[in-house]
Amino acid sequence: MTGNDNTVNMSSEKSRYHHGDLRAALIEEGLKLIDTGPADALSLREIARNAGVSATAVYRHFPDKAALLDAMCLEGDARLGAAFKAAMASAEPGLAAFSAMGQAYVRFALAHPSLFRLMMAAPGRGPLPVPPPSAGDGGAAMQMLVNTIDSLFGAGVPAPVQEARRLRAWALVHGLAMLMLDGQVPADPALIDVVVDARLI
Amino acid sequence: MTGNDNTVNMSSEKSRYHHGDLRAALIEEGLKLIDTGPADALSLREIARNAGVSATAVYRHFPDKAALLDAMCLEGDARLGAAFKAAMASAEPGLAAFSAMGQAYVRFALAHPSLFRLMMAAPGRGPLPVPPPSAGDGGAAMQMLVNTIDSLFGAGVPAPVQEARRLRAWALVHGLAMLMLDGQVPADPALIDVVVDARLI
DNA sequence: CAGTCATGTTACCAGCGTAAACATTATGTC
DNA sequence: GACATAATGTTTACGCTGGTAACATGACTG
Repeated sequence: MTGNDNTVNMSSEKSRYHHGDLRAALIEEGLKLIDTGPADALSLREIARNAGVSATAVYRHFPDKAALLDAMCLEGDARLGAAFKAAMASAEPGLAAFSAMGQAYVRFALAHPSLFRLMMAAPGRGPLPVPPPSAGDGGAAMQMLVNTIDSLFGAGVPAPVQEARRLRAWALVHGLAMLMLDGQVPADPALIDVVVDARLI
Repeated sequence: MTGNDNTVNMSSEKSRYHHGDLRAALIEEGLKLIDTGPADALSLREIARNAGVSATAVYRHFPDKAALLDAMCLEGDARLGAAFKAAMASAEPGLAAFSAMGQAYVRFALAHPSLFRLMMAAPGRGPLPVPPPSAGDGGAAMQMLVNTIDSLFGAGVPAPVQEARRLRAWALVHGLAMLMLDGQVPADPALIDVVVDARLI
C-alpha cells in the first residue's frame, strides 16, 4: 500500500482478472439486490454474479456470508443516520423533532424493507436462538434516535420514568414500521403522521 | 371417510408403512423444532426426519413447505388466542384488560420467537416483496386483540381517533416484542409491565 | 378375491454456502 | 528489469436444501 492510487485497472476492456475494489462493489450489489426481495432470498452467489465475479471470490473479502451482510448493515446504518439528520434539520426544535425522526424511521423501513429487517435483527444476527451479547446498541443511527428521545423526554424526571418513555417511543415507531412491513397495517403515509405523535409519549 | 375411527395403526411396533395422522404429527414436530432456532433454519426435511418419515411424504399432506408453515401458524394463532383469553379472564375489567393482553402478547413472542415472527409475517408470507392482499386481518387472535383495544379505547370518540389509538396500542406492544426478540432491548419481564401501560394510549 | 386410491418410498434435479487446490496479477526488493 | 511473495480470483467438489417424477405399499370397497 504505497498510496491509494485506486488500482481499478481501467485498461479499456481487458480481461480484468482483478476487479479493483471488489469489496465495495459487493456491498453495493448486495444493497441493490436486497431491495428486490426478502432477505433470505439474497444469495451470496447472486451478489457475486451481479458483480461479475465467481462465487468464491467473495471469500477473499469476507470470511462468510454473514460478514458480507454485516458490512451491508453498516452501510445501511450510515444511510439511516443521514435520514435522521435530514429529518431533524427540517423540523422545528422541540417535540416536533421526535415526530420527524420517528416518521423518517418508518419511511426508511418501508423504503428498504429487507435491509431494515436485517439491520434490526443484526445484534444477535442469529437472529433468535441466543440472547445477544450487548443489548441496546444496535448501530450508530439507533443510538442517535435513542439519544434524541432521551434529550426530549428525559428532562427532570426520574431515570426509570425516562427509560420507560424512551422504550415507549422506540417501540411505537418500531412496531408501526414492522406492522406495515408485514402487511398487518396498510402502509399509508397519513397513518404514519397520525400514529407518531410526540404528545403521546 | 365412513367414520373417523382413528386409523392410527397401533399394531404394536410393526413396520407401520402408514403413519396414522402424519399431517398433525408434522405440524407438531414443526412447532417443536421452530422453537429451537431461527425460522429460516427450519427445513422441511428435518421436520420429516423428526416425524420418522421421508421428506417427500410431506407433499401428500401439504402442497409445499409454505403450506406446512401456514398450518403451523394456524395452530400458533389458536394458542395465542388461548393466552389472550386467559389473560383477560384474570384481569379486572376496564383498562387493566389491555395491559394484561399486551403483556401476554409480548410474553408469547418471547416464549416462541420464531413462531411469532412467522405468524406476524404470514399475511404476505412473501413476506416482503408485494403488499399483502387484505391488510389487518392476520389471524383470529390478532382480531381479538384489535377488537378489545377498540372496545376499550373507542367509546365516544370520532372514528379516526379510534383508529389512531388502536394503531398506537398495537404498535406499542408489537414494537416492544420485536425489539426484545431482536435483542435491541433486554427481555426483562419488569420492562414489559412498565411499557405496556393502558393509561398512555 | 380383485381393484382402486391414498399414502408412503427412492431417484433425481437445480441452487445454495463454503472449503481446498490452482491460476493470475500486483507489489516490494535486489 | 528480474524475481519472490502476497493478494486476489477461478475451478472443482461436498453436503445441504426445496421440489418433481416414478414406483411401492397397504387399507378400504366392490
